[in-house]
Amino acid sequence: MSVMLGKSFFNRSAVKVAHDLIGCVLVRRVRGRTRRFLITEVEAYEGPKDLASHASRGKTKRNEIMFGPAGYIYVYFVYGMHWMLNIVTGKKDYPAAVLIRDIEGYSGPARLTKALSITGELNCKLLGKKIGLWIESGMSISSKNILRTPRIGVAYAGPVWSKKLYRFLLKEK
DNA sequence: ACGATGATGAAC
DNA sequence: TTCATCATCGTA
Repeated sequence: MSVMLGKSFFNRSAVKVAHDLIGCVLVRRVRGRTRRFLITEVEAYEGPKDLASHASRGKTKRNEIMFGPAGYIYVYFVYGMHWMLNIVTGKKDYPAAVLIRDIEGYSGPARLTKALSITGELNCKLLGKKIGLWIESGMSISSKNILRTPRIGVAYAGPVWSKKLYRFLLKEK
């Protein structure tokens, strides 16, 4: 029984949402075709103090959606070629989001967005059927089958924030 | 190990 | 207006 996840799910700390997203299903509908993917890896970007987060230096044009209400999409462009998919979490004015890093069958946040035709057009949109991108509950995963590690590619965030165990991934069998 | 490739934000 | 940097990936 899958249920579309709504605001109540995402309106919590990014760390909790990230943990709970493991095992959920990312759904993409384009040109009349619906595909479903198991979410296997995510990262939390938690609050204004998180030096790894785009929001750590205050609100800008790019990151302002992170300060918005939960359930909105933050898509941004990096390295001159890659799109990254994030879901905004927590209450309005508290900047936080979860980066979807991997889904079953793919590897890496940029390959994921490429495979699902996710680009900047979806930035600042609300998750849902209207835009053809939403998330459904999946199998419940026990915490002991979820691995926690530091986040990837955030060495610039300093000794404290680069080491936070904000990356969650489904343990291999 | 490194280059691709362009937006972003901070400095000047 | 310039410049270093970047929540990455493919090739070597």
